[in-house]
Amino acid sequence: METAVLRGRPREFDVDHALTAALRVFWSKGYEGASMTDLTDAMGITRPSLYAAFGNKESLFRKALDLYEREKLCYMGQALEAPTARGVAQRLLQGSLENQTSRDDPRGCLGVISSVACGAEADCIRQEVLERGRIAHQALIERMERAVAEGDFHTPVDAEGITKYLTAILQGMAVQAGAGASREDLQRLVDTTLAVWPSR
Amino acid sequence: METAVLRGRPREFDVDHALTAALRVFWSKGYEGASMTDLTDAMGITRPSLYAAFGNKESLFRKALDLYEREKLCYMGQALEAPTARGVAQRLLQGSLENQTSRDDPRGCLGVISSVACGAEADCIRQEVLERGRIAHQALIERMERAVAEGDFHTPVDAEGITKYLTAILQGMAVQAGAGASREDLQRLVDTTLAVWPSR
DNA sequence: CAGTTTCCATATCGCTCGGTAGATAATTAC
DNA sequence: GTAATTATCTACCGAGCGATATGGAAACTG
Repeated sequence: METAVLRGRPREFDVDHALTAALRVFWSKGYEGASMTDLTDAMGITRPSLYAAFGNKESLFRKALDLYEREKLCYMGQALEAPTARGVAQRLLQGSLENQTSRDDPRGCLGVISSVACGAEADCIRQEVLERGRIAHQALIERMERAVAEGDFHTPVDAEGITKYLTAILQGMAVQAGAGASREDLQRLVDTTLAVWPSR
Repeated sequence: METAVLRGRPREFDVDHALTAALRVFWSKGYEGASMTDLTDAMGITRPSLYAAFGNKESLFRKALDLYEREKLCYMGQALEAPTARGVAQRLLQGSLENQTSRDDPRGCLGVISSVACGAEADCIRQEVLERGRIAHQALIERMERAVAEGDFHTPVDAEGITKYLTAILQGMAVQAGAGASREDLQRLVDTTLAVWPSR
């Protein structure tokens, strides 16, 4: 659906590069905490350029969220392909740890930040983030149902319970990362979780 | 340090009642999400009355935080007195669940909301909340050290690791409660955590 | 009573917010 | 060449933010 030939004055900045910069701002400060001035400064463009290219703040955030899922959360899909429930948990925990302690990225999880730190004004943003979380949650439930059926667990657990449990640990890890926990701290959390994990 | 004799016109509203109302606003919307208009509306007082009685927004928040710890987090101290590590975890999880699903209170944990949802402008608020969290965390570590020494754990874990682990689950529970999880959902999370808990 | 102190209400301050108007610059279409 | 189209710039809008100045009313002391 792209126009075959571009007319008019060409854009002077790279849209993908600018969106990456915007994602970092949202990731650091949350949706409401990120002001348009913060965003334009980081993106290196002026305010009207931003509106022309991305619509408005909400639309920009959604595009940044897409980028975040595409670039930063791809490990989740791979994690579900692990052969055992323990493997799934291990990949999710380790991937989340890598993601949240990468040297160049902000700490914490954009999804957790955006769902917790959203005022009433931006409730549709919050709902959007929660909905995306529900989709991932559902996929994890289904993977755990398979693990239960395959007899992975040596402790009696139900798929929904173990999914909420693992999700809670991942969310708690994001909270601790955002609070400034070191990589060693989070690695200890991962190790402990795997030490008590009730399946092969 | 109270003035022995009150002179001048007495205050027409109840400070504790107003502070309780303010706490509910901060609990629902976070520090920055709560506007002075939100606060004065909920407290039933005018803006100058608020400033005269509580100083400024930051000071009001600290007083609300004190009230929150005193009224809502007292179960934590009691939890540490349980005879076994499992008892500590059980009381913390169940107390947190009750706290976050009470019919009349907002969902989620004020501490988590305030530490995650704080922009750069209110960083001293964030630091204050994190510091209070560190104090509680340290107390839990010491309790777990005792449990390790007393041989509570049948899986090899270290006190700091199991503390970060349990804290993460409590934080994750707060995130899920804030996201709208039902009491039954959270109860399942608690039950699963206790089902895999590695100690007596 | 007078005098003092404090509270409350209105109206406003300076500032930042998200978003935009209008003029100018750079490119393509003809 | 000229017209059309699009991006960019400066400057600005109305609204909401936290916080306050001011003035009058109310309740205390002596």
